[in-house]
Amino acid sequence: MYSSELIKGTLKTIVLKLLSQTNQMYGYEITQKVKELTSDRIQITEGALYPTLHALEKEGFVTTEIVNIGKRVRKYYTLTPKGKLKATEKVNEFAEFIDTMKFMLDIKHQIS
Amino acid sequence: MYSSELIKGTLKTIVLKLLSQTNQMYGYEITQKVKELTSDRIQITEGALYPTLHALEKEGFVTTEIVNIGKRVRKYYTLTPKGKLKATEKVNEFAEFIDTMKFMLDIKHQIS
DNA sequence: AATGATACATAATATTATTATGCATAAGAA
DNA sequence: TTCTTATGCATAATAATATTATGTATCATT
Repeated sequence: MYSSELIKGTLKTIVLKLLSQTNQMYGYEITQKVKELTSDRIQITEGALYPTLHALEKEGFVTTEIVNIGKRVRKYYTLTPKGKLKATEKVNEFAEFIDTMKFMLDIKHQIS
Repeated sequence: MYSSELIKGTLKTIVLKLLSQTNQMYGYEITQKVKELTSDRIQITEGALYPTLHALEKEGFVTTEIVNIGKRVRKYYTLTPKGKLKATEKVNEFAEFIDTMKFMLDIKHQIS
């Protein structure tokens, strides 16, 4: 697990990117996907995720659809066209940020 | 300029790394060095920097020395041995975090 | 004389996360 | 069958960390 402050500010980027890859996801699914993709190194807490999803909806980056699974409820999130643009934007910005930080922190290149 | 939320959580790492490279720096010098190293892409605000420096001192990662330059005052910060370890730790952690994020966000390798 | 740069610092506010709590269904273990 | 864990949503209290604004003061340049 990374010290929590590193993850700060990247949550929106992560969520937007995942949605852009999978078309449609629900909150809990996002937390599990991030756990899986990062081998448990990044854990998204619900208290951070749900407010973020609500904010993305309010900003018009996602639309929601509520689906009943048996007696349980899932809220699916789908990117809007505006949200797709935003996803690309945020990922590109983060990629540049990484390069800047690697330079400043003198982090050497690794094959990846 | 990067959207501010990206920088969040990296300030301590940046400061510790710069101090580990330069032995001794004062606050204003740090802001200028970061501006210079990042070609103005990262701007450290004083309201963020000074509390961080004070925190580092409180935690025993830096010691301070006040130097008079004419009638003006500079407060120089120097890493303690504990601070040097911490600097390495933080940079390594950030490097790993970058790799994890690159994988998750599907950011392709660039020569750097 | 005024402006911008240098140099420190803190207070008010905003943002974003953690932690705790709450509700409810479903599945599996004891 | 009862208890625990997992699934699934959500919000409130709190904490951490940053922005923005303000304050003080010196020094150099226009």
